[in-house]
Amino acid sequence: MPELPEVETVARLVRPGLVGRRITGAGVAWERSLGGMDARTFRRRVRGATIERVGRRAKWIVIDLKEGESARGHLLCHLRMSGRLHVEPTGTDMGRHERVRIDLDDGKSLFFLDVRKFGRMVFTDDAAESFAGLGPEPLSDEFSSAWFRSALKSRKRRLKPLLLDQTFLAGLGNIYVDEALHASGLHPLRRSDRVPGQKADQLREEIRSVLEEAILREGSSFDTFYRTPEGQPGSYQDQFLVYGRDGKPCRTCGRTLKKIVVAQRGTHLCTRCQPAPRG
DNA sequence: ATCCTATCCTGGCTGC
DNA sequence: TGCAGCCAGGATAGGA
Repeated sequence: MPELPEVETVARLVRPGLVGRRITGAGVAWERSLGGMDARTFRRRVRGATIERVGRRAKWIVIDLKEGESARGHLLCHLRMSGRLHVEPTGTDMGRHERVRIDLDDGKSLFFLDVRKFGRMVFTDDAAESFAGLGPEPLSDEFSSAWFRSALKSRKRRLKPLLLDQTFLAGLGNIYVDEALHASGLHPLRRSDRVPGQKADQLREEIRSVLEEAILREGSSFDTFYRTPEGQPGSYQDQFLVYGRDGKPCRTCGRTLKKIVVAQRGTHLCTRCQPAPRG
């Protein structure tokens, strides 16, 4: 499912086709994808704007709009589980999962496709307000050793749900949390305040290296959902140590990997490399 | 403060 | 072959 590396990949690949283009119109096939705004208002707000920048914040793709020299709001796109972005010639039949279409002045359109309809393409005037509750970016300087040590200490939550919490740290999802916890030898049920400082440092480093490596490999694809805007699968799934490998041998110690449920999420681990907390 | 459950959705899978 | 039922998954709301 799209997490930080997949979203970063999508942002990078759609960027060249979007930056500098003027929006000539928009089509809305599924209004709830707009996150509460009606289709008429949405079209009015984006039409005529020029795309100034395409970036990412957490799992959001951020498209900054301007008109002349003044800001003209932002398009925020969240792929959730099954969302995709494609830039194709206007008029291309993208099938029945097309939800929102943004028409550009070069004869192409940005298509937002989403099988499960959980994703969003939202217009906002104030991006800062929209992102106010998010935790730090794991690949930024803000995610420092000192910050992470003290942030873990100040909570009494189990590691897995804490790392999935976007208000704590923004961008991780089920896959990369399982991978990072395994790589650092930490059980998903360990309480955050009981993780020693050195172990916290190790977890921080593994979170970063897992994400960086996944970005290099354009994310992970193991079902039909995640594809790059060019229609290609990522390749980080070949590097998985635990995710989706339950029943197979641990690549480190050989023990059969397990799958348990933590915080209503399928959770993959090695019970030898990641010893269970007491109690 | 933290946890748990339901909700949003569809397609793919299982079992009969 | 058809069909019912279940499941995954990110985020959030509301209740315990």
